[in-house]
Amino acid sequence: MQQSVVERIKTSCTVVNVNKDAFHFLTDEQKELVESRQVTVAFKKGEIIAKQGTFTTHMLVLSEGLAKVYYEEDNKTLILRIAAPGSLIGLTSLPQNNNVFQYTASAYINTTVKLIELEIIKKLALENGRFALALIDILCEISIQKNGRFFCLSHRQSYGKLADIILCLAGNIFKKSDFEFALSRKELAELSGMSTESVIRTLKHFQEDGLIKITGKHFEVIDPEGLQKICQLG
Amino acid sequence: MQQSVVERIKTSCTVVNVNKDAFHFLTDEQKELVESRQVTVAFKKGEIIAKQGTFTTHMLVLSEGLAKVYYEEDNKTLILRIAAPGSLIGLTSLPQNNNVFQYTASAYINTTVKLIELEIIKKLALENGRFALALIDILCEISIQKNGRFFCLSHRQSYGKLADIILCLAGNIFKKSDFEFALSRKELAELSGMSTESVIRTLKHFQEDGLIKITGKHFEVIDPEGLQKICQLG
DNA sequence: CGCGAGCTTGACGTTGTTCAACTAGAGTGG
DNA sequence: CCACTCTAGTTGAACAACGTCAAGCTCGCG
Repeated sequence: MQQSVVERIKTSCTVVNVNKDAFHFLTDEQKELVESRQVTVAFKKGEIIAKQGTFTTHMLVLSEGLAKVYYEEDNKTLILRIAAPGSLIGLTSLPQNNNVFQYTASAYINTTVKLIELEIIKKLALENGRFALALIDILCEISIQKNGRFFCLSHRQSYGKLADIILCLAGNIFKKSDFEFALSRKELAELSGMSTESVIRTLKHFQEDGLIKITGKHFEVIDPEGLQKICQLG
Repeated sequence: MQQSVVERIKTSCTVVNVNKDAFHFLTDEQKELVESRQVTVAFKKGEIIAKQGTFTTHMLVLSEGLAKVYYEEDNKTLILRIAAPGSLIGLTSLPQNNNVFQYTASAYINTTVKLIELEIIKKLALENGRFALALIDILCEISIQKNGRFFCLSHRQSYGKLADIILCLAGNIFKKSDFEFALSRKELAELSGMSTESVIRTLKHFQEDGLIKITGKHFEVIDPEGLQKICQLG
């Protein structure tokens, strides 16, 4: 299948992690163990799925929806990534000594997650080397993506940051150059690490330059290459 | 042993990763395999140990010295962490599809590293679940620390960032409140994501407020609690 | 003694945040 | 069906934080 332009453009600031399916490496018996013990929970838009600092015995797999994964400190928040279907949340609570959520996750839209006991994950990783390696792969992937996002937020200025986020949303999350926009300006601001007002001004500027088009809740990327150029410059 | 004040203070921006020793979980036979195949290389101050983007078949274990691990893009750099003895460098190159260094590492001071084939690591992770889990632990640890550093650099302002870095150097790297300072102002600036001039001005300010004392190359943290208060505020 | 790298200082400009006011649209209740 | 309110979005002006630039300084070393 032909990929669209927005899907081919590489954004450094990518915010969603395309997790490979680690469970694929389990034997039928092991899969059954996971399935027999897992619980599915549905969350409404805005609800908190996992709260940083709370004890946990489970890890989450996002099966439907979209969640915001963020770090909190001193009443400020930093969005770490957007979890899309297939994303694991709470893998970092696996080590013995920190069975505490290391970040908060909340639902951007209605989402459902499956809860799997960390002990089971640990047991399976011990038994099944391929599964363990797949988890390692996922962690590496997240780490690499985080470096890119980290770089983007700390070294680019507002135009570049916002352009990058827009490309990422179009390319990695909605996978279309035009889409109904679920996020508020405030959430977009949080995501790109700038103030709401700056986001608005910058979006306006992008529109005047014919890079994007916003009509009500409809969002359209018109010139992805132009946006990418802005990323690299600023 | 009693920990000093600087060692007890928690910095969010911690920049060094205290890796547990994953190799400890190997059987004698497996240890022997690693040791028989590993190569030790010494690097001089300033030399590049691993270059982002180059193909690699090996992972590195830093055995002596101190290295700067950083991400490069568009001629700008972002320091990800400081690797101290015991740190693994290049674990993120383990997944099949990216056998490329994901970041650059260079020696702050003379340092020696051991090279271990990624294939051997992979083989051992497959065979030995405890080893695989230990690698997972390390990756989680790095991830958690990176969140803290990410937050610090993007949400604090200059005083807070620099205060945090100073506490981290004292507490995690030199493990003393006074030490001979190996880094130049420029390197300190890179580390805290600010300009050299701002670092100088801020250091001066800290001195005037009696928080630190700098005499030539000698660096002393006088009021760690004061520095920590600055982190939290700004 | 003189050179150069790293360090320091001051002046200035840019960027982006903050604050305050205003607008538009959606939902609510009389 | 119309005020009424509430939230999200928008705009402008003032301000603060930092980076940049340019110049001068210091110290180690040939």
